Amino acid sequence: MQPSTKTRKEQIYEVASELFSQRGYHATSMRDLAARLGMQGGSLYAHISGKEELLVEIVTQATDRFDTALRPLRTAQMSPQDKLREALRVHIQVIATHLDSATVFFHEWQHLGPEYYNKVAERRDVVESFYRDLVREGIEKGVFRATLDVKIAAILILSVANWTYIWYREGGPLKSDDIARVYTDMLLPGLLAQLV
Amino acid sequence: MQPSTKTRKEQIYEVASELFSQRGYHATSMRDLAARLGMQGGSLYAHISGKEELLVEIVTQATDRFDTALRPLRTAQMSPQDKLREALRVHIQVIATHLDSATVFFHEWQHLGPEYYNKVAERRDVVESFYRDLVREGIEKGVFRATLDVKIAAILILSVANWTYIWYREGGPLKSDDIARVYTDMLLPGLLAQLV
DNA sequence: ATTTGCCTAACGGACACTTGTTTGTTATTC
DNA sequence: GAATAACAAACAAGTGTCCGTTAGGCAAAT
Repeated sequence: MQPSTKTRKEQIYEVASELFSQRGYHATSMRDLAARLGMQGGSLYAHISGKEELLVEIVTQATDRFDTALRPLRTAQMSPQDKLREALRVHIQVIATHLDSATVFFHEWQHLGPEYYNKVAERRDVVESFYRDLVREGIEKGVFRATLDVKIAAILILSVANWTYIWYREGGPLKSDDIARVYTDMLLPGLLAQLV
Repeated sequence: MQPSTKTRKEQIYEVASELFSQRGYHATSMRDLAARLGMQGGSLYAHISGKEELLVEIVTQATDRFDTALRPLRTAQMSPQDKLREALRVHIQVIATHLDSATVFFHEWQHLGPEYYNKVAERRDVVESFYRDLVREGIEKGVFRATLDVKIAAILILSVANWTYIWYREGGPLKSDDIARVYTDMLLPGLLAQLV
């Protein structure tokens, strides 16, 4: 019988992620967090070094997930349209399955101290450049329109994927795979080169 | 000679909007705000009733702007595609010209107390329903695809428009009108009914 | 089986500081 | 002089963190 119980530290990150997402980082006190875990505020320090550690970790996990999901696609042998479909699918899935930490990431990363701010800014660039490269590749292969503004097209795709954190809720009519499919079907006509 | 100086209250809202946008509502103290205005923290209360008033006002102004911009388009006699183009243009323009309050709105509205939360939630629904109606109208007129999922199409459009607050910066290469045009050109092929 | 010792986690309280707000006083403007 | 805006100080409550104490779990020894 494998123990399925999370470590205390894992519990702390999870509940912190939830509270930070709902209330905001600064509006969540360590006493609130501890109470939600059934302990006193000072006890958290047996497991973590401080409040900022929580934010750093949550944001880092979020960016790791995006990176992990998209990275394999960089070198995948796929058509640009299939790659777009798959990228949207995994991207939206990351958000859907970790809504709290995605929300914390989108709202709070800029509030990190200088050291972490720069690291996270770099990782955001990596995701953005993934989509730019995807669009660029599509153009070079003659699949996407040569007239596309690579940066704007990438931003448009990223907008659609990221805004999911605002409206998606588990239990709704659409699964993340479905959303990605519908989105891809709507975006592709505006990306694909004319077949005249 | 007309006085061009803003009232103290207007200054307070403006600086609050800026600081709340940069740091977050809860991470901005009234003393910080006052210092930025060249006065002491307690002096703010000669002009406003309290901190929440600031947030309420900033968020309310933001939603008012979206409403004011989009409302005339509800009854405008335009083709669906032109209406989409114009809606995106004014929507993005609101964000571009009031980046701080748009950011505060998107990040902080959920932190309002119950009374205002519900009011703002309603106003968000109004904007969302504007885009749903636009898509529905396009379908009914046979201009947009009958197979479109009205809700998802509306959300997709809204994603694109709203995410502008993340990446748009004044002084960049693209004006909000240009962005709207490029976006519309990219979105329309995925919306328009086939012309076979 | 019981006892002992060690370690870790949590308690309970405290510290130094911050926060939103209030209030009496002072300064400025009309 | 009156009204308003700003100052300066204070209040009560809250905040992140620290720290001595207690409690519980576990392993080893008897």
